[in-house]
Formats: sequence, structure tokens, C-alpha cells
Amino acid sequence: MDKREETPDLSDSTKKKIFDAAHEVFTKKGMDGAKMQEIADLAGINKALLHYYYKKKEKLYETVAKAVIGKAVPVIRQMFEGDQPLEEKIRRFIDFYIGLISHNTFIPLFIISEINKHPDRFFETIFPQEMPRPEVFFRQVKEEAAAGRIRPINPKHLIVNIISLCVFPFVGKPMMRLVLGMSSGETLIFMEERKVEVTSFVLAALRP
Amino acid sequence: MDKREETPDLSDSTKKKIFDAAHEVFTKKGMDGAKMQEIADLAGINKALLHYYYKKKEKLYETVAKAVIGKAVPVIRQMFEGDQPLEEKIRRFIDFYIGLISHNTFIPLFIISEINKHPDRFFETIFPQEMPRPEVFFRQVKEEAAAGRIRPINPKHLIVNIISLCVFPFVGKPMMRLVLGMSSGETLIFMEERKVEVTSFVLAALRP
DNA sequence: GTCTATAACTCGATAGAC
DNA sequence: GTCTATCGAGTTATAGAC
Repeated sequence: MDKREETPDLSDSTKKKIFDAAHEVFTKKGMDGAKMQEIADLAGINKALLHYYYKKKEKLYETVAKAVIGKAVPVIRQMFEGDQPLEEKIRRFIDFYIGLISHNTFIPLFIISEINKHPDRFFETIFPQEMPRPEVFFRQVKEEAAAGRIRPINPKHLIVNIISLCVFPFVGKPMMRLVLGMSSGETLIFMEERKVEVTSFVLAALRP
Repeated sequence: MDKREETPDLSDSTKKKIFDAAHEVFTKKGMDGAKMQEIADLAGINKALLHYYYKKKEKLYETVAKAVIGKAVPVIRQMFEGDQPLEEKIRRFIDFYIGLISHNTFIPLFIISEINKHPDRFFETIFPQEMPRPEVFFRQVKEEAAAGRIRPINPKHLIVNIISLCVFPFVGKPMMRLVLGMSSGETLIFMEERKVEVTSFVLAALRP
């Protein structure tokens, strides 16, 4: 009785199933490595339907890529443009960013690979939005240093350090497991620990 | 007069030219993105010759991949198994590793991407060698902490932190340039600075 | 060993029935 | 909307002349 209207846009329409499958395959294998057949199989539909809904492979790819990028930008914006005190900002960024990535493990690698291979496509069609501006963050770092509350540090390097510490272990997870000889279970625990570890490492490095 | 013998293996035989071209193309574009035609063009020879020397694309790929991995392992081994004092070890590792990567920018991304896409192939055929064991390094970290010479820290996280700080900025360079709004020239300087910055960041974080 | 020509195959895309 | 069948472009791989 209550099932009359057809969901006008979202939910699990065929289009959504295709998008989800494409998301999984593209983030794992990139534009070149992904095959339309594999996406169709994963979505449980026929290859021809992909084209019915998304015309071309590249169009489907762009749709996925935009959605992926859209998730990461607000977190960076928060750190750059927010008005919390510096330490608070750093704590929140690390916590939030590691949390985001651990639920979307392949995303950073996806973004990075595609920027490297097709910088033009990336910047023109996939990422046309305004980047967060880091000036506020820069100023905060300088002020804290001037007041003697942190060790003086080049703020650009600080940002890069924080992002590196959060992102790289996910990007390089298999390599890391190899180097440290960790089982799958140990790796999970290890990644959980990193929120705390990275926070204390960064704050320790900033002590005056 | 002194040119009688034919170089039995190396130097710039056709095989070497193919290998060099393949190295460049594969590290930039990965297994899927690389095309045999492009490799042939870059080597200045015919496409058919690739198959004469290396039978299959995958074989050529494996040859390149093994060579690439082979460069990174000794540096890690040095840090893990060498017998210098801890601080000395860390300083040398950072200096050496950033140096290595800045002359082979595409390599980390290449390794990481391929592990993610084809973990089986990677671990079975490309990387069959013995990994450096980190036990010596672990012990050193614990001893220094026990002696109060550094802040106590989980040695696994320390390793991952150091590697992240060295490698990620290269892997994520285009993203970083975007976020920080740096020109090509600024980026070059920035990367040069990192040897010093990373070293002081890590040592600062380790102060008791 | 190196080339030209072409076979064999993979994969994105389309036509057309239901 | 969804499927089956097939085309056609782009690539890997091979045959065979030189």
C-alpha cells in the first residue's frame, strides 16, 4: 500500500547499482585498468546497460571521480579555513582524515594516480572547484611560534607532514605489511592505533 | 683496435635500449597504461623486436618491475640491519631515501599501484626476495627509550612515519602543488628542503 | 637481428529484438 | 529498460621476407 511512488532519483535503481559497481572497480584499478565488463558483472547487469545510462566509459569515470574528490575537499577546507585553535585543528584533522580514509582505502591512490596520468582531464573536468586557501593556517602557525607556544616550523612543510602521516600508510599498506611482516588482523589494529600515534607524534614534534 | 669483443651482456645493445624505454614508459603509465608501440618508438626500434627479445608484454613488465624494486630494498635493509647508532641511522635513511626518490620520482607510485592492482603477481613473481628484518631497529628504539635518550614510541609506527614523510610528498606531488598553490620552481626548492625538514621534524618528535 | 604485414584478440560501443 | 548479438578500433603477438 505504501509503495506507490517510484523513487524519483536515488536509492537502488539500476543507475545506482552501476554507479556503486563503477566506484569500486575504478577506485581499485583506475581508468585504464577498469573494464566495462567487470563493472557490469559486479552490478549484476548487462554491459550494454552501462552505455544506456552513462553513454561512454569516460563519462562514467568522471561521475565516479567527482564523487570521490568531493569527499576529501571539505576536510581539508576545515583545517585550512576553520577558526579553532591550532592544536584543536590538528587533532580534529588527523582524527577525521584517518577515519575517512579507512572507510575508503583506495581513494587517495585513485586520486593520485589519475592526477599523474591525466593532469589535464583532472584539473579541467573533474576538479573545477575552488581549492581551500591555506593562508589562515599559515598565519596561525607563525603566531604560535612567535608566542613561543610551538617550535618554529615552515607551515607548508607542517601541512605536508601531517597529510603524509595520515594518508601514506593507507596508500602503501601492502608495502608496509610486507616490510613489517604484519598479518591482516594486525594491520587493522595498527591502522586504528594511528589516529593516536600520529597525533602525539606531530604534537611532540611541535613542542617548543 | 680495442673494440674487438662484442659486449657479452650489458651496454647499449638493442635489448638494453628496449629495457630503458620500457622502464620509462612502465614507471610513468603502469602495466595497463603502457603501450608496446610507445615503448618501441622510444627505443627507436620496431614493435616486433620487443617480442623477439621479451616474448610477452608481461615478461617485459616483470623485468622492469624487478629492477625497480631492487633499488629500494637495500636502502631499507641498511636502516633495518645496519649497526650505526639510531640517530645516525635515521639521518642517513632520510637523506638517502629522499635523494633516491627525487631521481626516480615515479617509482614509489609505480610500486604501490601495481601491488594494489595485482597483489598476487607482485608477491609471487616480482618480489620473491627476502625482506630485510626490522628486529635490530626495533631493539635500538626500545633501548634508547629505556635509557631516556628518546621519547618512548612504538617502533613500527616510527618506521611508518619516517617512510611516509619521505615518500608521500613525491607520490602526491601534483595534489600537494594544488593544495599549496606552488609553481614548478617552488616545488623543486620545496623538495630539496625536505631532507632537512623531515630530519628535524622526526628528531624533534623523538626528544624525551 | 630487424623489418613489414597481418593474424588474433580485447574491449568499448551500437543495433535491434523483446 | 534490459537483453543478445555483433561491429570496429586499438593492441598484443606471430609469420615470414630480408
